[in-house]
Amino acid sequence: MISTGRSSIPRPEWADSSWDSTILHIDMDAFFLSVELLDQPELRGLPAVVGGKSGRSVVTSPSYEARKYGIRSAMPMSHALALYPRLAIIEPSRDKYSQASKRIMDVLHDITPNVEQLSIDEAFIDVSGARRRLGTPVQIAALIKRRVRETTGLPSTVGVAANKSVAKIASDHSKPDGLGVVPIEQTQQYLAPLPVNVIWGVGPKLHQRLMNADIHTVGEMARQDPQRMRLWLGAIGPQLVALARGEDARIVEPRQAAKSVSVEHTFERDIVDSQQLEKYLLELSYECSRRMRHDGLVAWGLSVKVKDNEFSTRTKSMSLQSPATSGAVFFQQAVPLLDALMHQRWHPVRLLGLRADRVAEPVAQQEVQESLFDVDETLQQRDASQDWYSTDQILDDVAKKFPSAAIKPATLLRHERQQRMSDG
DNA sequence: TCTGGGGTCCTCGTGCTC
DNA sequence: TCTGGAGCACGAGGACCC
Repeated sequence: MISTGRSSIPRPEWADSSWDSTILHIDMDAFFLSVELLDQPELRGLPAVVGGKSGRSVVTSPSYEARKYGIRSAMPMSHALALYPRLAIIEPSRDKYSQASKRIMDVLHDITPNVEQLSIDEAFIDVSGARRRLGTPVQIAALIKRRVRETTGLPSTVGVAANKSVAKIASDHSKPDGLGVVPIEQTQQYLAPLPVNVIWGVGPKLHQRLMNADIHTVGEMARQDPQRMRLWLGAIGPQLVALARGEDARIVEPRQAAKSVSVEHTFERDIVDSQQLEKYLLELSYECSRRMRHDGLVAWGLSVKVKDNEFSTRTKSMSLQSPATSGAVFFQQAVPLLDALMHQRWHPVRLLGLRADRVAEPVAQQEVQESLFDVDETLQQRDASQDWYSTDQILDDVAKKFPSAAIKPATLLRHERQQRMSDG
C-alpha cells in the first residue's frame, strides 16, 4: 500500500482508474528548443539544438529529430556536428525561457496551489483537492496539457501516479507530447521491468555498482533487503529499495528558497596567467553579486572552484563574518581562496567558478549596510566599501534603464576590451 | 569524436569544545 | 592538569539532477 499522507475522498461513479493517482509530473518537451522554434518555425521538423557555438560548448537541448542521429543533451557540440554536420545551432537566450516558464507555472497555479517547481521546465502538482471541481487526475492532466499549449504554444508531457517518483518515471516514458497514467494498483507491475537507473538518485556511478552486483531492473532492486542495502550503500540504500517498490511518501510542497547562487565559466583556451585569472574572478564576482541583488539576497559564504586541464576539480570555501552582496566584497574575499587553490596545485585552468553560499533575504536593508562596515573594518577600507555598495546599486539602476550601457568597473571594461582584441 | 552551467544533497575528514 | 570520546560545525569533494 502506498502512503502519500494525503486524505482521499470517495471515488465517484464517473471516476476512471486514475482517481487515486493524484500526483502529476509536468515536464516540457525539449523545452529550450521548443521555445526557440516559436521564433524560428522554419526549423521545425529539422535536426536542431540549443547550445553554444564555441569549441568547448555542449548541446543543451536537442530536437527529437536531432536525437534520431544520436545527439543527446550534454554532448560536446563537436561530437554533435560530427554526427550531423548540417545541424542547426541556436544560441541560448535564458530570459525567453524564464518568461515561458513563468507562464507555465501560472497555468499550474490556476489548477491548484499545490505546485512544486523542480526546475525551469518541470513541476509536481497534487490534484487531490481539485478532483471534485475539475474531474479525475487524467482529465486534469489533459486539461493542463491543453492550457499550456494554448498559453505558450509549447508541447508538454504529464505523468499521473500515486506518488512523485512514479509520476516522474511515467512522464519520462511518455515523451514527447504524452500523458502517462499508472493506476495505483498497477504501480509495481509497471515499475518491475524498467532498468534500475530510472529511479531518481541512480546516476552513472551508482548504476555501474548496481550492475556489478547483478541488479539490473527496478524489480530486482525491489526484492533487495533494505538493511543489507543500507550496509552496502549507506542511507540511500533503503530509500532506493522503497522507491523500487513504488513507495514514496514525499509530499508535494512549494519550492524551497535557493540556497546558493553560482556563476562559472569554461574558457575557450586554458588560462595560465594568474593576473588574467583574477580578472575573470572579478567578472564572476560582479555577475554573481548582480544576480544576488536582482533576487534580493545576501550571502553568508563564498566558494571558488577551479577545474584544470586534467579535469581535476578543486574548491575552496569560507564563511563570511557578515552577509555580503557587493561584487567588490565578493572579489576581495574570493582572491585568497583562488590563491590557495592555485598554490595547492598549479595547472592551466579550464574553468573558474564562484558560488555564493547560504544565501538568504536580508533581515533588513540595514543588515547589508552594517555587514559591509564589518567587512570594511576587517579590510580597513570602511569608506571605500560603503562606496562599493552605492556603486553596485547605481550600476543596477543604470542597467535597468539602459540595458546596453557599458557602465562597469574600469578593470572589467579594460579586461573585456583585451578579450575582444585577442579574440578578433 | 570528450566532457557546460546552475543547482542540491550527502559523506567524510578535521578541528574545536565539553 | 592531562587525555580520550562524543557531538558539533565546517570545509572539501563527489554524485546527482535538469
